[in-house]
Amino acid sequence: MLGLKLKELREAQGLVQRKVAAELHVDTAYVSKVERDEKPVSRNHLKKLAELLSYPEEELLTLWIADKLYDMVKQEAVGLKSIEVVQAILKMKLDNGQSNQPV
Amino acid sequence: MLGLKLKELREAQGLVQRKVAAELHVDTAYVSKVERDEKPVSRNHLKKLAELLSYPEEELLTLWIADKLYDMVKQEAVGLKSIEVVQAILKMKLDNGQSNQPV
DNA sequence: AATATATTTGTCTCAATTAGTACAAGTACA
DNA sequence: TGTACTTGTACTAATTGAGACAAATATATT
Repeated sequence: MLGLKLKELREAQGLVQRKVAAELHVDTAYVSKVERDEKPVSRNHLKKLAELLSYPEEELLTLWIADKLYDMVKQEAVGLKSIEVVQAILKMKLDNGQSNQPV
Repeated sequence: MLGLKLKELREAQGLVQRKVAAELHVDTAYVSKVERDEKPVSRNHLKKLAELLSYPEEELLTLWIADKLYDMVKQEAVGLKSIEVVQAILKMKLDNGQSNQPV
């Protein structure tokens, strides 16, 4: 899903893959794969992409992480349940803010 | 969190780590680390543990995955947001059941 | 206190997987 | 034909997994 977003953003800016590739110092094949979620984006590149595409890095990062999470659960029957467990924990942490008991 | 659960279950059965270790053909140090979430449990072991501890494998698996997800997200500011993105996707998939458009 | 049993900690190793590319060759389309 | 994009394959480096082993600590038991 990050890949698709990157592609949309790139096209919205009227850029061609070759341009993006040049900015990142990689070849266009790599960019192509990234846009099709065939290869992960390195976090370092994420920063440059945010700049180049004038889009908040934080939002790209959200998708970047979401991709990884999704990869992990997509073929799992109990994936959604696991997600909910984690969500509950994170929300708890959010409340208790300061305290830090291990989960 | 899986580790803690395993420990509770083991103790509930009145078993000692040495016993569990023997069943899995590993040493007790390894079991200790697993129970303290210092080492991941292999999925293969999960099956045996479910049997040995008389606990549904599916529930252990849910925690197993949740652990991995949590590891991925715990130090990320946007973790919760990412989780929610994935959750939304999974729920969508659940509805559309059959259809299979890429995300 | 002394000993035994259970658990934890530290460090190491080997194998397997994933990340991060490159390159060459293919397809699509203008 | 060019230009853009995709696909397939390959390679190295870094990370993670799955343990072993030895030594340290706790916790009972005598």
